[in-house]
Amino acid sequence: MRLSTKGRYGVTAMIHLATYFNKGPVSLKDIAQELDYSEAYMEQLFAALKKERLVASQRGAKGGYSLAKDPSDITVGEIIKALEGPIEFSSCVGGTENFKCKKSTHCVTKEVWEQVNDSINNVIDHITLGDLLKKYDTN
Amino acid sequence: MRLSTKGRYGVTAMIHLATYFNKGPVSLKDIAQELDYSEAYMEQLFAALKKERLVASQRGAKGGYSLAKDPSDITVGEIIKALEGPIEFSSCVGGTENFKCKKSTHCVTKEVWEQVNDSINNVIDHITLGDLLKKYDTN
DNA sequence: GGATATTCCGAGTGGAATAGTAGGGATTAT
DNA sequence: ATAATCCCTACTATTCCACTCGGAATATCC
Repeated sequence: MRLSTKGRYGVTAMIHLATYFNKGPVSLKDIAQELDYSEAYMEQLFAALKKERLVASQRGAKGGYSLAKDPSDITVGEIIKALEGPIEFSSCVGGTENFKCKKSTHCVTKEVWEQVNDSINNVIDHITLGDLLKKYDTN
Repeated sequence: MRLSTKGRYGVTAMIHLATYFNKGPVSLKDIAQELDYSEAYMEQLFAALKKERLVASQRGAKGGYSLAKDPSDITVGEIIKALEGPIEFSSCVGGTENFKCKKSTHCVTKEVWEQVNDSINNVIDHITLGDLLKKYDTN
């Protein structure tokens, strides 16, 4: 039960990008080198981040990626969900799965999973890159 | 990003067992049939639950499993952790991994993961089988 | 004491997901 | 033109998940 590397890499890379906010685009090559990630793999992550309009891209020489918004307007939750899809600690939530609830045991557990999901979302949706930058600067 | 079936099956099965508390052991066969899970797979789960002393076993004919404690003394968190190991939304928590933190970016993210882990644990460690049984009964 | 019901144990397996690679095409600054 | 960069699709190796399988040990019942 853990986040995949996408979420971790993504958040870390976005913090890195945030430190260059309003200083022009940063190339994937630079990001990958700085954080010691695979550049080709990062391409995939940034494609997803761009799709959700969290980053903007500049093609060609001297191009790269930059934050699409102010760091304080981007939450960790948005980044994670862009890369990994919605947070679901367990299923039988949201009604997508056709579960047998004949004994209602399942429905009792459903409440548990919902509480967990809510608490996770409550944390990650309220931490912005701006918050993290502050801590970063004071280190 | 979700719990595996072990956690789900385990919690559901334990609620089922709780409804038979103090009524003698229930065989895996019965549990598996009732909940429509694979019996052989459940064996593995119950081995782990027994190891953590959440259930007690009775071998031989008329044997089976029973809760090792009062339902109100068993939390959902204990069950999940017995089956899936500790909750780690992301790593770089607990210091087991030797991460490069030269830019301190990683350490900023570490706080995020810790907050998420804490919030998950806070939910699942405070819901007992007893709590769930009450809801189950009033349905 | 033999048939039967059960837990216990270790190993194996097929499929899905993860974590990348690889190769080329499109765009832009210089 | 050239070099740097993003863009896109497909491929691959490894790991993890959700089981299955075969048998041994133990207890009950007749």
